[in-house]
Amino acid sequence: MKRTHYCGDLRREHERREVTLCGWVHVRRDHGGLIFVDLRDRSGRVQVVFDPAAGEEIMESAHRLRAEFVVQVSGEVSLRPKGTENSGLPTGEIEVRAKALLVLNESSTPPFVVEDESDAAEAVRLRYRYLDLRRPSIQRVFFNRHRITKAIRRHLEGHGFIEVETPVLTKSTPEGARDYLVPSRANPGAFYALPQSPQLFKQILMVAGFDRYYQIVRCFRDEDLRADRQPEFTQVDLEMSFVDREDVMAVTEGMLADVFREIKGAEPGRPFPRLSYREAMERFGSDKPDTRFGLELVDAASVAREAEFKVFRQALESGGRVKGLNAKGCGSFSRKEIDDLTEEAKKFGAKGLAWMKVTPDGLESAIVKFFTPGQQAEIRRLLSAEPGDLLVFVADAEAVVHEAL
RNA sequence: GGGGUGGUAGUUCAGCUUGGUUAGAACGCCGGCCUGUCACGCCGGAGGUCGCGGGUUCGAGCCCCGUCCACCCCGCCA
Repeated sequence: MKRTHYCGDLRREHERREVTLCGWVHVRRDHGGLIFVDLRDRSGRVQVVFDPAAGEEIMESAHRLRAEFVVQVSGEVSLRPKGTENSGLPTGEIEVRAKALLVLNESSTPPFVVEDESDAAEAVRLRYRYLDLRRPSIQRVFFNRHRITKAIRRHLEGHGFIEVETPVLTKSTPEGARDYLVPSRANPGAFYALPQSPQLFKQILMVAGFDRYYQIVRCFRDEDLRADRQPEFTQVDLEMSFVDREDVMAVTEGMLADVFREIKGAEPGRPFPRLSYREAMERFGSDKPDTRFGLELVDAASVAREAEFKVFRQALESGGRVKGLNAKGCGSFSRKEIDDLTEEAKKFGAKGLAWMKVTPDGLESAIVKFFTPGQQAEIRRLLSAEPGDLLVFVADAEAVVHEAL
């Protein structure tokens, strides 16, 4: 073996151990006399010290080291001198005193720094993908992904699932998304479709009595991209026979809990909160709500029906809804900021945004005059309004109201 | 398919409002000095087809037209 240890694994218990490391030069700090080199591999990094006492030849080589050179270093692990420990590094208590240095490969100057936070544009990072993939934060993603799929497999294995594979070149199925097509050489003019999702063959397996199976599998959808949407992605597909909804949710909940335990080391609260579609739409206006920060929608129909404000009344009379939400602490928003919010709401089809600032003296807005003192009090009660808050309302068809808010 | 924003040094950006001397900064890079640094420090230096094409002008990084590319959003997508 060309190496005895990984860089990031070294600790004080390795003191006085002779080690050989292989890795990339993360950074060199050349003091003229002493030269420090941080050596990096997939496990992390460790400081290597080149001391003039080690001889002229090795100092000369160390001096020539540059970022991303691939090297093999042998030396002795030693505790750092008092006061020079680096608490920001897992290996910060020790360093490797180099006795031999072999440059395995030199590197031209990289176009961007291989660091956790890269501010290089995505196009540049993709062009030099092999450099981007050296970044510890990126490598962490790959390692985490590995642990996630491992946790999923372990969990499903424990519940009697078997892992299967299904064909990728298949017939097109009439779902919503467009299929990727693959021309067939054997049948000119004919095409295979790639699966939008892997469920095409599940009925066959279920009918055949496999009882429960899963696959971790690629899905392909030929639709336009978004920042968080790729043309191909991976799905966990699982199927169970002779079960009801609760059984399916119990298995997936346990599976997700296992994943969180593996990745975060934390036990999520169980059972997971469950929302019906109706409830999710009513409370959050979305079927995939982010429940972390409140901002729940409040039905203001009871007030809107009585009030003089025509916009609200008409929305209700034509079968629409009037809902609002409380933007806590946003009462200081300027007219411009509120106008921007209105513009945002209009993007989603709303005709406008009704708003009221909550002050110690009551509600403040161009439209408060349409509401009696009693109605104003009711609004504040419904939305749990406190001074400093900003209340916003949308009156429109239900779908528009939910989208906009 | 539609809209928005952007493209200037290796990288990230400023300069464009109001056209005018030699296009700047930071980081990176190169050379020198430096024996406890870890954002090392100090001194010096190199580095530019201002995406591309055309136009306006005495003069264009800056204004106009076209074009290419990238990112974001809408449509679309379970």
